Amino acid sequence: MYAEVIVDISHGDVDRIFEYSTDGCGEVFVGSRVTVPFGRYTVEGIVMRLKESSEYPPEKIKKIIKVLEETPALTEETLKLADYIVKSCYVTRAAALRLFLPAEMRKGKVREQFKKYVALADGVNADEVASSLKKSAVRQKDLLMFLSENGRAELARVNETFGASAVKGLNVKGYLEITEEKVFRAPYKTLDAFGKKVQLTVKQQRAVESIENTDKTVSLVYGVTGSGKTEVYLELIERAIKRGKTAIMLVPEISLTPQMLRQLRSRFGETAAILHSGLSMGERFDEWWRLRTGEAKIAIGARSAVFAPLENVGIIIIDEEHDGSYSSESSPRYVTGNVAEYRAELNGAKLVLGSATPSVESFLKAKDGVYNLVELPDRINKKPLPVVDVVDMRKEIRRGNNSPFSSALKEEIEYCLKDGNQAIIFLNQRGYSKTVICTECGHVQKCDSCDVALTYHKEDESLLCHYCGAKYKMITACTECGSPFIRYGGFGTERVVAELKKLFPEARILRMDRDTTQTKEGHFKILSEFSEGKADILVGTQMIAKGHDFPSVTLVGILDADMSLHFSDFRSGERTFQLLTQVAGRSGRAEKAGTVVLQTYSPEHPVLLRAINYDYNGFFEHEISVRKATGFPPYADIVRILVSGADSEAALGVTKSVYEELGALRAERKDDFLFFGCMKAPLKKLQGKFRYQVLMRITSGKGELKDRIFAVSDKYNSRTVSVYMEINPNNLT
DNA sequence: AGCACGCCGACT
DNA sequence: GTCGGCGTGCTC
Repeated sequence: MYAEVIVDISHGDVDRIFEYSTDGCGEVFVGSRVTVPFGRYTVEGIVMRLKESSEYPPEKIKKIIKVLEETPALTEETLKLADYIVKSCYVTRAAALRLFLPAEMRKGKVREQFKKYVALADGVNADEVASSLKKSAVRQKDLLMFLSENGRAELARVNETFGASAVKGLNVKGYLEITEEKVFRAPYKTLDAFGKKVQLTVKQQRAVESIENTDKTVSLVYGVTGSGKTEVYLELIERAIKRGKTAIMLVPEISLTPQMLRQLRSRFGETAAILHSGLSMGERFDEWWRLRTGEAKIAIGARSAVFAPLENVGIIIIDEEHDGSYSSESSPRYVTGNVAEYRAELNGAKLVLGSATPSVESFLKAKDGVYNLVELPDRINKKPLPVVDVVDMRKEIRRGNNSPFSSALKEEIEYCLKDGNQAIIFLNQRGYSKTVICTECGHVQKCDSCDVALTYHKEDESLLCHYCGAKYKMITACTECGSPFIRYGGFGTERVVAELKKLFPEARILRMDRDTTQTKEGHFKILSEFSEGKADILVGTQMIAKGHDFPSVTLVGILDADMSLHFSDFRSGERTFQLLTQVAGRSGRAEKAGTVVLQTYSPEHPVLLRAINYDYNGFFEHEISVRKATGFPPYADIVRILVSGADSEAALGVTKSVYEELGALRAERKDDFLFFGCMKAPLKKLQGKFRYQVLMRITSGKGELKDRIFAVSDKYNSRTVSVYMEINPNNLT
């Protein structure tokens, strides 16, 4: 037999089938991972097809070296999904296939783990053997007695208590039997499973029925924060499992929502497997196999869990569907919702999108009847949403207040602490100060390889580039003029904590941002500490906004509400609205009423005004009319071709060629091009590469036009100058 | 992706 | 004269 193999090399030149003979490699299936000889070395690959004959010259065909796993890692369905990724994301087949495998599985980094057990060998009588041993062999005798009383025991433990030599002594004489068993490294062992199944409200019940009975594949659950969407999800999953199906539950960042884990664990126990980046390699590998073998039937995780190795999927849920983390920032730039919809269709399953602030794309589809719209307008606890107090920071500055806290917020923090409640302070900027500026010459410290200002991190006295990750030592004098007078520009979470400590020396403060959550289960640790009441104030970036439930939090302070509002990005209004609504929702979740203090430099901004009144519909109507009038998604697709290279001139030359060739296409299809331009990328230099772009907006849904644009960009892509196409990128940097 | 092959600048 | 730069081509 012959196997058509895609080798695990993501490069256009080898993005095609290579044929190998299956002679002598044992059992091999479609979807099996194999190693094959390739050129002068060995690579891993995936079997795409098996066939009886080959057109390729027989003397040139090589043999598969090894089949890596007995069970093929990929199924027929995941191969179809991979094909969909190839077509929709314009990536190599190798890159698409990688999405379906845990990273640590490749090049054999992690294998299955086995645990060894000892027991007495068959027919061994402990007393007889013991009496036959020398008097001095006390430990061997003890071990025999122990095993005869307790039966099988873990080898490592036995070695510990009786000594390895005793075990060895008995084993060489054939009195013992040592067996191996596969172990699954289970994450979150410490997680106490509490929370029980609650009776659904009438509205939740109706939501479940509506989702199950609609003839539409996709349902959008639009429910305010605290309306009990999670219970609806859990019920839907339970019903799917009862029907013998499997389920996928996606959350923006699993490591940020331990309570979601708790609920899933308590409801479904070991049936649920968790896939996310916070796990160790071994844990993730084992969880993946539990799903693949059918031992686990529910996959929970961040966006990549949409590729979970499940068969017979009955339901896919995307919680907080508006969240930016659902579109991949790096290649393959898949859109999780689209993949999920396709997967649901392949399986005849339902897809549920849930949010308190749906993306305008989804809400439009729901209004147009493409999606089934399910509304949950009431909070379960019947409490009104917290009142938002808007503070005009321009006035504060005029009054001479240069601290990050307005006097109103300071007061509220004081009350909050006095009452023994907890506060959350939100600022979407990590580090101490956003920039460092020389007071003499005004020079701003920049990254050597990027066109970006460096952020000061006081903790380790460093200057960090938040784009490429480069780390420099903090300066003591300006690198341009040598002046020792340096000013900090802007506030980051580190500095906010420092200021809070000055104002409230007795308060216990926790900080949660990317810098404090680097350790394993770091998010989890900080969040548990805070929810156990071991701190009074939690300062953090947007990772504290996501779906946490802290009953004692009565105050939320939003330090810079318009930080994200003034990006020149068509989605900035939408993102700001979603973020503000979400952060505000952290306040007053239980019996105690909550307050939100929102600080801004543009208190009259329509997005802010609608956010503080929780007016999603007003926001949506406004936003969608703007998108329609100006020709932005969902009414158009933004296509960007990013050209980058170490040689600025060469990159510019390529950009011009691409622009020219696409210009011809544009002349031919004038009606479909709403915008067409060529310019430096907003981030002119990144990781030592100079960046240019050709930017287009085209009528939405023109797949074949995108294919033609891709063909042009791909033609100019080379080793020295990279050219790649992005569709509706999340940020234009 | 790697790695070999092949054609032009500064060195023992 | 060659050593070696990295542009180009190949892998079943």
